[in-house]
Amino acid sequence: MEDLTGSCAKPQRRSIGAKRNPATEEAILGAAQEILRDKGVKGLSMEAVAKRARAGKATLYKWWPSRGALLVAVYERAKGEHVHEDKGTLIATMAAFYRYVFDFWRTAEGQVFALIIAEAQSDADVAEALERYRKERLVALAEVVDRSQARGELIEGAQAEALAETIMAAAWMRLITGRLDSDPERLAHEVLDGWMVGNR
Amino acid sequence: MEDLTGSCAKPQRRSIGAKRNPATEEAILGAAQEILRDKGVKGLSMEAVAKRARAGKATLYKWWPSRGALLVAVYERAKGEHVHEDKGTLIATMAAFYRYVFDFWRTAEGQVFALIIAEAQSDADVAEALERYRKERLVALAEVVDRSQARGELIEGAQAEALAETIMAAAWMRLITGRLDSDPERLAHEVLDGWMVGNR
Amino acid sequence: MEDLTGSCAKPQRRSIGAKRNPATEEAILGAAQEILRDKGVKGLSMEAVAKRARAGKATLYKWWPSRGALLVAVYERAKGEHVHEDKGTLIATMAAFYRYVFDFWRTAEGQVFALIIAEAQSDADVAEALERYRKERLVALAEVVDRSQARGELIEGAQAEALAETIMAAAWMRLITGRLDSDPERLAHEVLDGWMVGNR
Amino acid sequence: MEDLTGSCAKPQRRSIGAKRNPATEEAILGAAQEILRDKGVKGLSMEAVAKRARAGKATLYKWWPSRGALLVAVYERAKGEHVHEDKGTLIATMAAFYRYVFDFWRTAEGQVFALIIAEAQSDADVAEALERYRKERLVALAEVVDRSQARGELIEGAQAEALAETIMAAAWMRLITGRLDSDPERLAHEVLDGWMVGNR
DNA sequence: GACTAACCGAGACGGTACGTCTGGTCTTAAG
DNA sequence: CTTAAGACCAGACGTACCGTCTCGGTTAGTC
Repeated sequence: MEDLTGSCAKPQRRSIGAKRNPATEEAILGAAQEILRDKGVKGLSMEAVAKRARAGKATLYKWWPSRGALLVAVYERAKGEHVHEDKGTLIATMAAFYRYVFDFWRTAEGQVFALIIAEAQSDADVAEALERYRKERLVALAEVVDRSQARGELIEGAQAEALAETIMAAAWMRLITGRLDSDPERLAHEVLDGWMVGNR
Repeated sequence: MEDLTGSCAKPQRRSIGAKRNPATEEAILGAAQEILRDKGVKGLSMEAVAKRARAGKATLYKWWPSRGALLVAVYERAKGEHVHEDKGTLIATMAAFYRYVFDFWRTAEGQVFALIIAEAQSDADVAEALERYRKERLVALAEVVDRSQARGELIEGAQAEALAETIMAAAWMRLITGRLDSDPERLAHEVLDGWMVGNR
Repeated sequence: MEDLTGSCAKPQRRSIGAKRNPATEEAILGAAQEILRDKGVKGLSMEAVAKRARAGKATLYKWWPSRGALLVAVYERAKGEHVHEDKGTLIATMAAFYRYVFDFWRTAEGQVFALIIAEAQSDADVAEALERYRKERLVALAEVVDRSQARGELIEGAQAEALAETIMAAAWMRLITGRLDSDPERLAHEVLDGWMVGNR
Repeated sequence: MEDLTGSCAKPQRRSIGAKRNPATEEAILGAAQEILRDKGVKGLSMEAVAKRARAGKATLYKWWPSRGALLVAVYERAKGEHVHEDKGTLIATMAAFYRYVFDFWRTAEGQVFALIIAEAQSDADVAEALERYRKERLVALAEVVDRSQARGELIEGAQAEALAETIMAAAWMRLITGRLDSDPERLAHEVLDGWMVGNR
């Protein structure tokens, strides 16, 4: 038994005048997500997305001028805004963070992030979007580190932003080398122990 | 008289019997490198390499079954084996390391490494090769950290291999986010200061 | 401030109420003619005409339901009503006729006629319009032949309408095979000599 | 009832080395002919032909660089080489000729010729091919006229080639204006009577 | 010395996806 | 109801690579 048209009935969308139709955007991103789940990231071509969304290819290229741009949009739609829940200590908070992102990156939607990093290496627009995203997340991470520093957990020389980037780099490293099964708790220790007060 | 096909005269190579012709390998990798320099990484297709090397496509696929495999070969050929020169302190040694790799990654050949990381996200063979390479470099880095630890530079809780991976992650992070102009010295401090004895 | 879209300022046209706006028709046909002159017949798409005329595509399709219909309209607007000036003999009159149409068909507007013939091969509406036009011109031509026959120039068996069609066919043949540089005088002789009294 | 794959099983064709595979050419032209019969000339897109022939689009474009080129090939394959059978008089011979071509032009393959004329109006290559074809047929026709002239059927001033072109023009005129139901006999008379000895 | 096996250049082949273009239909907002 | 504007679906266009295949020719080793 086979479903040639996709996962659900696709009512025809029409123009709603000389302005962007949100239903179209929704249908396209939805179709992209479905393809991700069904065929994996290799099947995610502009062609396939257009076909499944019953959208014209020109419409796709109008709003997302490249595969990279579409990837970014799909990722932004899928990722929940992770709020760093304070677990009392920085180590515990970061361990929870690692656990959360590793789990997410393992999902079909999360795998898109690795793709975005890949695409960024040869597509300047994606690189820019990725850099914007990195900075945004860096700020959120640095705040957590800041709070920890205020609590007196960290040694004197620690700089919140630099430390945040080190934390982030460790996670991204695991992602791009396919080691998302690393132990989050242990990783948090390996990255942070040196900076905690009380380790001499 | 002029040579339209490349940078140098390409004498026809023939079979040298029932064994691999080293001249062919040389010609192919050389052609790949030339294309990298001339057209950049986007122009590095199997098709283009075969044409430039005056090699049959089947020959390429015989020895390097995918674009990724070829990329890896090109990278391995181009990279010098970096020996970590001991600068007296770990910080200084690592600063020199960062400076070296950042400089290399900015060259045409070095850019291939970013490509390999990209390719690894969707090509299992490349991922495996990358992982092998990572481990190999990790060992070399860990040795340097070990020596530093033996000298008593590091605090008690430091684990050489874990620290080495953190050091490496920081570098790769700068690569994939296009920030190879970061200051190596400062980066070394940001990554290592917490682990050095004497910072409380 | 400059006008990127065409050769002259295009004041915005608005609806003039519940009736056809002649300014719009004028603007559209004018734009089509401009495109013909600037880009040639290949550039004459509905899209391009709408853009240049600053008209909505819906407006175009409302009044000219297909590319063919627009072509016909453009041609009808451009062609002058050729009046067959009597040169004394049928041969001379027809030579003048050939000269006139060959000259016209060579102009940008005249080239549209070849396009119409082309379009007629696959668009029934255009075919019909072309047939209407052919009959209309045939009548005009037949009249000239009739007058010649009345003067006693033609042999007994000549039928005005049939001869007119032969005359016309010779012209169209030169058009569709791209030989508008044929000598009109000579062509008139080649087509008509057999039918003239005094050639035995 | 519907046939999704075409009219017959299509065995996969492979390369036969670094040279053109005649089976591929055959399959492509055959597919084109099938489409003509099934969908008519409007359905004859490069895309459709490639799909039906199970051929890559690149293969099509390699050997027939444009739709026009393919049309010409299909026509040349379909048309039998018409031999002008001598019916005793030129009128009768030409009447038979008209009957033959009108009948052929009405078939699915014959309709291609009208398409070629259409395409020639905007594709220089097709125009050239068409002109070549016209000249070739003109020679054949002129020979018939020549023989008639040798028999003394024609008046003194008749030029074989010019008359042949008039004969041809009359036929093409009926084709492009969609009047292939014209009476061949009558047409032959209308075109030729003036040139026959004995009509004064 | 003939034979075989693998190598090599060449390039045709079936495919997939690309990014662009045009054709026609539709809706909106303004008049 | 008309108009300008332009979003939208649809699908053909011609191009670029992919990875597979066959060919014809070469060379080195085996019988």
